[in-house]
Amino acid sequence: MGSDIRRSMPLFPIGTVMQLADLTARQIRYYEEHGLVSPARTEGNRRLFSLNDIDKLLEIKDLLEQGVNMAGIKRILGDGTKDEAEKRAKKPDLSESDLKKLLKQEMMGNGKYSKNNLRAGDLSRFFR
DNA sequence: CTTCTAACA
DNA sequence: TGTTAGAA
Repeated sequence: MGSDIRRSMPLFPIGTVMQLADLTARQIRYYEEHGLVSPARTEGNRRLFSLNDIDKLLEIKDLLEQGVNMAGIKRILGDGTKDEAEKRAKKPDLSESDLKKLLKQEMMGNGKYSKNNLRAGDLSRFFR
């Protein structure tokens, strides 16, 4: 598990997470309030999410789409922290290779005159 | 301009 | 949950 530090390395601001996980800032902050995710804080008190957090957010979104409420999500994610049994029903989400591919697309100016997703500053944290 | 907190709709 | 206010 040496690459675990990469997954727990805080790197994205909430705006990036919103786009990647397809959630609103309100939702993301709300889930944090409920202890579902634990983003780090930057000097200016801004949240920095790790790949692990995004992964969890993606699970939450999945559960939400399945009609699960906060109580249910807390139960599943809260109780299944070390229990893979409950999590086995989840769909595959962002793997490190998927992320790498996705990130490369973003930084290459994916598509047209992209308004854009990621700023250079976000990605620079990957290559430190 | 982006994000933060808190509070109201 | 959306959305707003004002601040950083």
